[in-house]
Amino acid sequence: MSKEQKERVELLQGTLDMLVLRTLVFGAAHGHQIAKYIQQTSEELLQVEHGSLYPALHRLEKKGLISAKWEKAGKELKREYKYYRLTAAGRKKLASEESKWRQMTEAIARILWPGEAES
Amino acid sequence: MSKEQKERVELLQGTLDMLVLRTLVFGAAHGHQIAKYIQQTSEELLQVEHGSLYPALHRLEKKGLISAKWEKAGKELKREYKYYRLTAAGRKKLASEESKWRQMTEAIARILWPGEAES
DNA sequence: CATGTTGTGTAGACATTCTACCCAGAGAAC
DNA sequence: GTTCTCTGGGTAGAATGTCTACACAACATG
Repeated sequence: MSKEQKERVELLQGTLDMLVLRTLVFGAAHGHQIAKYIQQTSEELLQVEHGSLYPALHRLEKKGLISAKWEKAGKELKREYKYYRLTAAGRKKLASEESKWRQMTEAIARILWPGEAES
Repeated sequence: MSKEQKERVELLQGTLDMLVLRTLVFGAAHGHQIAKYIQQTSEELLQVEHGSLYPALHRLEKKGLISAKWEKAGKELKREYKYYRLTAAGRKKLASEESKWRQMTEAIARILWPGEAES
């Protein structure tokens, strides 16, 4: 009982952009790589659907937070992938999103678990 | 620099129901009391708008997670307020939401701050 | 009795995620 | 050299839940 089962969980609205930006801190990546990274790093808890990912990437690009470029890659440069990179604005945005996230989750934690001391 | 300003923040979608349920653990309350409690406990970071709160309460009631009853209260029982209470199902739901929230935020934390050890 | 405050409510805009499709390129199978 | 599968990128439309902006009734105060 009380299995604490690790099922997939729907993404909280607004978190995807932040996760994408964070993933790109390590360098350029294309869509599939970003999705895979998020899934693996979250230990398969967070699933990033195509239907959420690509609109998010286009959103972020339009806002100037990331830049996109088709580039050949793979062995012998056989195929083109759309690589995304953080812009300076994206880096700034990420920092503020992270800070907001921290505040937000701490505020919610105060409500959920009023007794617990902050670490 | 890096002001860490405490501005109001929009609620993350899906969190309001959980916060309402948690508030009712202390006993019955009406809408305004719930909103006030959340705002105060979050140190004014989380604002609960009427337009979000009442639909949320109706949602929760329809799902059988809370029950509603108009009751007279105040000095000399002058006025009726709509008091909400947790149901057994609501308590169960709250527990599972809390556990899901913990998993979720830990998963996101792993992505945002990969280096940090879990406390 | 006019006005302000409190408490409850709805309507419609908006943002973001989801499911469910579609398509193109590359490699393997046949 | 077609066909099949896998990978990578994409869109359309539904669902969800928040927001802003109204509306209104009960009560208190002047």
